Order: sequence, then structure tokens, then C-alpha cells
Amino acid sequence: MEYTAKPATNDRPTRFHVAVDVVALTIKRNLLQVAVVQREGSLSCILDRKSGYVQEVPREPFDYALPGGHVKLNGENLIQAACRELFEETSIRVNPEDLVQIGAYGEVGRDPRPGRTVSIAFVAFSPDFASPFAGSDAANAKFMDVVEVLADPNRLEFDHNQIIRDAISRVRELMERTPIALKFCDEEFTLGDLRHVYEVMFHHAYNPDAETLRFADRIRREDSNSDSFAAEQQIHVLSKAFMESSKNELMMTMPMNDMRMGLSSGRKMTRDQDVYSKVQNLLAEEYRRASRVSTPGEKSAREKMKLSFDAANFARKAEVIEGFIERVPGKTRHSSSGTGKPAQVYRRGKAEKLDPPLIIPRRATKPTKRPAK
Amino acid sequence: MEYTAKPATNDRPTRFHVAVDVVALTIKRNLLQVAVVQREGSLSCILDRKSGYVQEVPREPFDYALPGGHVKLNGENLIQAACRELFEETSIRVNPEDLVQIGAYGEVGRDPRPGRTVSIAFVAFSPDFASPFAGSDAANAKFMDVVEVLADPNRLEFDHNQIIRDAISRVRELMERTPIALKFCDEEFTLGDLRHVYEVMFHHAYNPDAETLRFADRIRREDSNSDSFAAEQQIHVLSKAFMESSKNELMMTMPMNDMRMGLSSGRKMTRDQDVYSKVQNLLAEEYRRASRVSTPGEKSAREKMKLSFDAANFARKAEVIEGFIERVPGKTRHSSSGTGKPAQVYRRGKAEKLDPPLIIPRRATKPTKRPAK
DNA sequence: GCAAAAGTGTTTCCCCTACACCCATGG
DNA sequence: CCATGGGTGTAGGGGAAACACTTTTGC
Repeated sequence: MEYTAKPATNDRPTRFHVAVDVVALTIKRNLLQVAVVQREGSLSCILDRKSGYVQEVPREPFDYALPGGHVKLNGENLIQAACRELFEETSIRVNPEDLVQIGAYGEVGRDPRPGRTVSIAFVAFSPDFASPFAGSDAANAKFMDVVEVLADPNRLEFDHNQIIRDAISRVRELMERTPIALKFCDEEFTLGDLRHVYEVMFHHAYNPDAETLRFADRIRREDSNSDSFAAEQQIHVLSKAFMESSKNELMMTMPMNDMRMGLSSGRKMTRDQDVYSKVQNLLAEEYRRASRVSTPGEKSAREKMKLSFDAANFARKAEVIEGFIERVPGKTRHSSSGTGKPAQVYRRGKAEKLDPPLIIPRRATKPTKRPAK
Repeated sequence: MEYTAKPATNDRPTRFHVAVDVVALTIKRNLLQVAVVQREGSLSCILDRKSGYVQEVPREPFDYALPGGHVKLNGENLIQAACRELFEETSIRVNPEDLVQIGAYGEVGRDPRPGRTVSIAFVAFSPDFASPFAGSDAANAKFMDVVEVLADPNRLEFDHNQIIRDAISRVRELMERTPIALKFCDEEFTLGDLRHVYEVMFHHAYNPDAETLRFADRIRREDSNSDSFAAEQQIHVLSKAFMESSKNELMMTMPMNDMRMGLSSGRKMTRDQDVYSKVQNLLAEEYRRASRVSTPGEKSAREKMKLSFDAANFARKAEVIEGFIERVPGKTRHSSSGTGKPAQVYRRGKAEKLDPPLIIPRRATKPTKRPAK
């Protein structure tokens, strides 16, 4: 993704534009969703995979962008600008405290339009944003599943693809060390609600890692009956993609390192992007299958997607963290599925920091059962 | 220190300036050091603790700033700008890969000069920067101990105080999950060198936490003989400061939340800042004592400061991480102190990510020895 | 009754810490 | 020799995962 000088334009940027972009996340139906908009106009700013440049191309119906826009010069902090833009474009209201900065994105050429734009990205949280998007400006806004947005044939403008991945990675880190997960919950919540937030946010679909490698193995087995050479070829490419995306996961731990992009040649980047999107599409397909409403007797979506942690141990982990959550004495609530024992209701504690942190193991649990002692 | 409140400026900002600031870290004599410069001109931009605003005041000899400056409009990415500015102002050369973005700082009023400046902060690493600062522009640049820079009577301009703390916090996180610590080491290094990097970077002087509370306790004991009421009062204030700074530590995990400043009243800000600087001065004093050259027979600085991890276990931890470090077969090197067994020499491995992560326990090891089984 | 989810209890075992010990060097 | 730091071995305890089991609801 090197955005070197765009060949066509003779006009060099005369001034800086400072913008904000907002990754508004919510959880619906066991899925992580992000708010996207369709900008006005007949052109989209899309990364051309052949050339490696972001270019203005005719707008397709599947082009999306993150809500965002220019910061006002006077009397408006970055976070305030993010709140305002989010509301203007999606009619979603969030408090400034619910926004966390991801980082600054400022490569030359990340925006092909006149001038030079540096964008500061934020993440917003809410248990359930108002869905209707009644606002007139928000007519083109909607929530989409993250895996779908990242998969073909959808396209995200600018470097918003990267911003979303950075955002998820950042949120994960924060969820282990701060009570940020509670922003996804209502004021009163059950341990199941809380666990659910962690389960979705840490799902391997957003974290192509060791877990995903096993997924690749499954594909390999399924394909082993058909054209084996082509399948092997395909898997090889996929494996490489997994490794690459795993590296991306690392890169996500730091806000976008502009230079890193500059270092990889356009050609290489292009290829990686292509494999990545293949992987993304496989994940999306998996997701679509799993999230289909289960017929009775069939395993639930959560189970099919291996989405659940051990409830008992998670509860113990969470409760031992001082000031994280506190019981509302005597108050219980039914789980969302309707059935099951009513659960204890909790409130947010006073701690601003999880000590000890609530670490979610990233590695697949080792298959080493007991090697004959 | 009495500053006249900044007169209400009638000139509102007409344009955005985009700047970069660089936190250039190195380790010298067991101490973490940061490159600072003294800007030209007769005015410094200092946070006035009474009003809570950054104001231009007459320059004092102890005023410092981070190296940094404006990003060029054309053909210069943010990281490139950071490299350039760092070199221009301090004659330090770093590779773009050695820079990591911390975040964007863009509050209204963070720079009292005309226009509105949004600054992107980066961290730079090197095992040993060229000290001389021969460059003409770099005459006013030098490395200073981090604790000293943050302590009175030194002053840092703008919000650079916060940026340094953010930087350290970010570096810590990265050191646990990425091989970034190796950037502080030479190409060939020993496990002792590597451990040293972790020891310094995770020293409690930069992390006023549980560890620091014990430090406060010691002060309490030492002062118990003198005016006890005043001492208790003082300790109470200090404890509060520790808690506050501990909260800051959390806040540091996310890039500066612009709103946070806006939310806390000027008054509160002022008080917290004052206690913090007291604590900072105590830490600095401790540091000065400990880093004095030990007379023979006296404990070494490292030991006095309880700086050392368990070497054996650290080595095992590091070696088990796949692709982190790899031995240079048969090659050994003497430790820097001259004495002791020559150590195995290592090189950087291929991994971009530490899996499993090299977690440094933040909590004080529990005093629970063995409670009589 | 049965499925589903919340809790509680318990066992096992891994990993991490701490410590003891030996090795190799310079002075 | 001794002080110093590198490196290996090992016992023990804390804690997390895994699992069994009870409880309470809706259907």
C-alpha cells in the first residue's frame, strides 16, 4: 500500500486538512458490526490493487467509508469533532468518553483529492446504537458485519480497511487491561452479557492467527477429494496469507506505521491484498453459514462458531478483579435466550484499570493432552 | 510562579499546522534518557498550573521541548518528517523502522501560537545515539534522564510531559508482545543486555504503581520521627498522587484523550499536577542517590534500585519464544562490567511478534511466603 | 421432562518463582 | 582466591483449565 505520488495530478497540495474517522462498533446477533456510510458523489477513493495507489474511480454500489470529516478550526477538540461527525453522518450519539483514539493516518497519497489530509481515527462503543438512522444526512448509513465489510465485493475507501483492523486490535488490548468492555454493556448487566462481549471481540474471525490455521487445515481436508494439485496450490497461498495477516495483527498493535507501507513494494502489497481478501471471503462465508438461524436441534450459532468461553472460569476471573464489577444485591435477570436460570445482575465498579488484567489466551490450547508420563 | 493570564486573543486560527514530535529514547548508565532541545526565542510555551492553559512565558534556562516540527506538505510521510526533524534538531539519525507512532495530540489551546497545531508523536529507539550532537542546529540538544526532565525545576513545553509518559507506556506494551526491545540492543547482544533493557524500561520510577506505594511507605517510616501530623498530611497527599498517577498509567494506554483535559476543571488539573511533580521529584532524588557511583564494597546501582530481574528465569522466558532471539553458535562476549563468565551471543530472530508474549509482572510479588502448611 | 444457562465445587496439572549450585572470567 | 555475572537444575506453590454437578427457569 504505497501511495506514491499520483501520476496524473499536477496540482500539489497547498494546505493540510485535518480530519477524523470513527470506527463505531456494536454487537448484534453475536456479530461485531461497524457503522459505514456511502459518501455522496459519483467517485470513490479506492486503493487500486494493480498500481498500489488510492485513486478516484466510478462509485460502485458496494463502496463504503467510515463516518468522518474535517475538524473545525476553532474551539473543537479532536474527540469533539469525532462525536459531531459521527452524529452528522449516522445520527449516532455517543459521549466523548466512549471514544478512544486509534492513531493518526497521514501518508502522502492516502487521499487523492486536492490538498493533503491527515486523519485521526477513533473507536466508539455502544451496546446498541439507535438503528433507524432517521437523520436526513444519515440516510446512507448503516451497520454492517465487520467480516462482510472487509470481504469482496465490498470495498472500503481510503485506508479505512486498515483503520478498522487497527481499531479491533486496539480494543482487544484495552479490553484486557481496562473496563472498556462495559461500554458495550448496559448499565446493569449479567456476567453472561459481559462474557459475550469478550467472546465476540476476541473471535478468531477478527484475528487470523493460530486458530485460523486450523481453519485452513479444514479447508485442506475438504478440498482433498477434488483437484488435489490445485487445492494444494490454493492452500499454500492461503497459508501464506494467514502468516501475512498474522503479521498484520502485529502491525496493528502499533498505530499505522506510515513508513512500513512505504517499504513494501507496490507489487508485493498487491498480491498480499488479494490473498487476504480471499481469506476474508472464506471467513465471511463461514460466518454466514454459522449465523443462519439454527433449526431446532441444530447447534446454536455460538456453538457452531466455537464462540463460547468456559462460563464458570470466566466469571471467576472477572469477579476477582478488584473494582471491575460489583453485584447489585438480590437483583437477577433472565438471559436473552429466555431460558436458563436467571443471572445475577452487576454494575460497573470504580476501577479504571483491571488489576490483574483479564487476559484472553490468544494461542490455541495446545493439543498436547498427556504424552505418556 | 505567577503568570499573567493569557489575554483573550482576537486572532482565531486560520489554518491547521501538522507537526511531529519525537521521543528519542536511549539507555545510558542504567538510566532511561530522552533527547530534548531548547528552542530558540525568548518565550516558552508552558502549561500554567493555575489556569490550566498553555501560555507563552519568558524562557527559563530549564525549559525543554521534544525535537519536532512541521511536516512538509509534499512527498513526506509522517514518519519521514519525524526522522528529518529529529536529525535537524539533534543530529540523531534513525531509520524509519525504528520509529513507532504514539498518537495524535490536537487539543485546542495546546499551542498558544497563531494557527492551530495538531502534532503526531513518535518514539525512536537506539542502543546508543551519537552523543556529540555536532550539528549546528543541534547545539541546544542533549540527552537527559527521563526522571530529571519530568521533575522540577525543569519544565517541558506544550504537552510534551504527557507525550513522554504516553511513549513509555506504549513502549512497555510493545516490549511484551514484539521484539522491539532489540532495537535498544546492538546487532549482537547477550541475554544480559536484553534483560537490562527490560529492567530499565519497566523500572517502577516510570511506573508509579504498587511498587511505588511501598516507596511511599518508606518515606512514611523515615518521616515518622519528625512532625508526625505534617508528615501524615504529606503522605496522604502523596498517596493520592500515586493513585492519580496510577490512573494516568491507565490513561496512557490510550493515546491522549483530548476531552479528558477539557472535562477536568482547571482547578483540579492544577492540584494533580502539583502533587505529581512532588512525587516526580522524590523519584528523581531516589534516582540520583542510586545512580551515584558506588564506592567499592557498596551495592551496585542496579542492586540499590532493585533493578534486576531473576536472570535465570528471564533467560528461559526469552529463549522459549519462537523466533525472538537465536544463538550465534560458539560466540561469547564478556559482560560490560568486565568480570564474570562470558555470555552467549545472540542475534535477532525472524519473529515479528512474541508468542508467547514476554509478560513483565506489574504487581509487586506478593509477600505470601509460606503460611505454614 | 428437557434444554439451556447460571453458578459451585473439585481435581489436575502446568508454569512460574525462587533458590541452590556450578562455571568461567578478571583482578 | 574471591567477587561477579552466566548458565543449569529443581522443588514447591499458585492458579487456571477442565469437568462434574446442582439450580432455576421456559417450553
